[in-house]
Amino acid sequence: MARRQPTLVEVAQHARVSLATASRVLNGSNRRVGEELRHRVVVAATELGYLVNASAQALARSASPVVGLLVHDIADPYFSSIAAGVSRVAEDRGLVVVLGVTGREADRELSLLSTLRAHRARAVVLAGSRTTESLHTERLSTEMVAFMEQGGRVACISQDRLPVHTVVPANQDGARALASRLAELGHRRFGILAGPADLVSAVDRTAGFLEGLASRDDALPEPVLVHGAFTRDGGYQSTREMLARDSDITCLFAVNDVMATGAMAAIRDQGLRVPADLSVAGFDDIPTLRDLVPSLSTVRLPLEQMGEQAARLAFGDQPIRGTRTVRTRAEVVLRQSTAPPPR
Amino acid sequence: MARRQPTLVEVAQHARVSLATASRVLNGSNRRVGEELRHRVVVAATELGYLVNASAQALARSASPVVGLLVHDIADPYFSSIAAGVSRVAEDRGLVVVLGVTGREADRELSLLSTLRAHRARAVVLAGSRTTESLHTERLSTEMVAFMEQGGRVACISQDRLPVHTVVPANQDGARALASRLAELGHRRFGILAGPADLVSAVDRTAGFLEGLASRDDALPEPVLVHGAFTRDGGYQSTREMLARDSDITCLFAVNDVMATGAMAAIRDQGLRVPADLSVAGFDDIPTLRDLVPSLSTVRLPLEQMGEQAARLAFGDQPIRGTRTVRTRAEVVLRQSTAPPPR
DNA sequence: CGCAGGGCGGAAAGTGCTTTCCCAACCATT
DNA sequence: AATGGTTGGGAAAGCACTTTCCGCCCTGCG
Repeated sequence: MARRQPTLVEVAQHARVSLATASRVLNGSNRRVGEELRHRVVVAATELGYLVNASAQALARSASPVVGLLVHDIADPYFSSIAAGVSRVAEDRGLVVVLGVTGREADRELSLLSTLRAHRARAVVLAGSRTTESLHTERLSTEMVAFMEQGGRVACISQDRLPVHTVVPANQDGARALASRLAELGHRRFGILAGPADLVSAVDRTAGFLEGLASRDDALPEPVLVHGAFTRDGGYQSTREMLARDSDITCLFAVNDVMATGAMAAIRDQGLRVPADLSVAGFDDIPTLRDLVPSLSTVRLPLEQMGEQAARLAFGDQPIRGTRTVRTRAEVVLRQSTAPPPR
Repeated sequence: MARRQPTLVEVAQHARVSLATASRVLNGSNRRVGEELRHRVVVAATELGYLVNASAQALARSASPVVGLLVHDIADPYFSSIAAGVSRVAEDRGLVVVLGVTGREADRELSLLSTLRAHRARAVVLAGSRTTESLHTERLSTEMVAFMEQGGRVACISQDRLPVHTVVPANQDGARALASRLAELGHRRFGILAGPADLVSAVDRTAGFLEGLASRDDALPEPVLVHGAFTRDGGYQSTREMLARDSDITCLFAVNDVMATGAMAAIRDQGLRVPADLSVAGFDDIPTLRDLVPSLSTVRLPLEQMGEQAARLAFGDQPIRGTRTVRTRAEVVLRQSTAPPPR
């Protein structure tokens, strides 16, 4: 069953040339090979069905075409959009993408990074912010430094207080702008589905939103914060909790669209209407969620582009000096899920 | 910057043992090593920060931990759900997942497969059905046979008339069951957003739906078919076309949920209501789309599980004799987007 | 006509690991 | 005490490539 693949030696013998010549013809080199021999080699390779052994090549060249992409959850549309961007850039450059799914577990993240390091991966893109938990950040930092010392390049998506190239969405600014726009609509009492208390982007978005409210001339009442999982169900739960706790709220801000989706479901299940009884806004502008009804007001992040940018930072032809931070614009998109408050 | 990684020889020297012993301690072997030496090696490795070179290991063992996952579009929730399943199984087994995005291009698919072959990948999962175009199927078949002859294992998701293990969703049965249920609701004139005319699963679902209608005692009028892209926008376009062409339709079946989403948008944009004026049903039951309003009637496919099953077929510990076909159940889920026809 | 230099082919030395094979040492039998 | 079997360490032969270095031949120039 498992037939041996022909090797380069065999091709060379078949073509009656040296190993060196065969290598130069088939796998590229800056040295030219005469027409006659070149042709013989190509023919021999085709006849034998030769295909280079990538491991051997990587070893001999001491350079591998592998790059890594680490995401928390590939089924989450946020990450899969980013993955699409990263993968496009990688494939354009003939790189091989290794996908790692961390499940938001610090240990898995470290072990995946170490696997990538064992493969002498060229670069790695880490998507999704990590928690503020410092022990982990430190271990991650160590592992990343090791990776970079071995010549690997790293880019992160989402701020991480890590010493690497980063593509940061304007979490804070976006949330601030959103807050202003919602306040302009007339809302005064806000609820915030703040997500996990230790997740950097959730924290930033919450902070930005609070800032946006605080920066107004009129003093608004303190918003109600509920923490919960960064998922659809987390949004659902948090919303139930929020509604049980305080019913004066007229506008709910969920720190991401997926949570906002859960929120809308929870609100409906309570017999309330969006936006008539309660406005809802999210963050991210996930493409798949653009057809919700009522359509979700949110802050648009160019997810695929962010993936591409991170990829270029990490895979770019010439290494970038220092650590670059690319900030992506975040644009408020008000749709049907937000309206002036009732009454 | 790019510091050389310590090699196993260096570790062995540092621990004053032979290369063989170091290898046995650090990278596993069925031979035991005495406590004393074992300890010396471990200490030396930690001190030097040794990390095995995966390429060298793969070369020496002539076995690589790499498996491939080929999808058409990773941003599509259908594929990202499958990817989550595949990736979970792979990581459980310590395999490294290489993600390839084909963009539905035959050539990319072949070249990705060949890259995987060059890496001597253990196995590959091909997700998403290909077109019925025979030339490509043939070339793909050749490449896959080559892959299998070199000891690689293959599993497909979605029927492909290819000689490999396959996880097939009950496209035809599911669509047939859906058709019956919709007809029972009282619908008589159906429109079908049939997707690309040459895409196997689209064709199967359309065929199943037609069968379901034809199998009834009462003779229903011929459904209206519109072909178009397998995407949200494809669904939107096709629906506009359909509505322009025939306005007697009371129920629209889109061959996947993403198209159904576009359909609902198009219907709304025409000033019609779902399901009051027109019922809509999809296929797949994409998790992210479960919160649409009105909630979408569809046929549920256990996507993550399908990914896991395919992965087990492909990565399973003992090779499977013959080619196994696992059929997954497809369950009709009627929600709010379908109702008895108006009048 | 002599010689420098460019072009091109090949021998061979890596690249970092696994694994076979050999051997020494040690234990338990007869 | 001789024998046989087991255990664990090491030397060295792969694994499939790349690339350096050497040398040949041919060309062109003085």
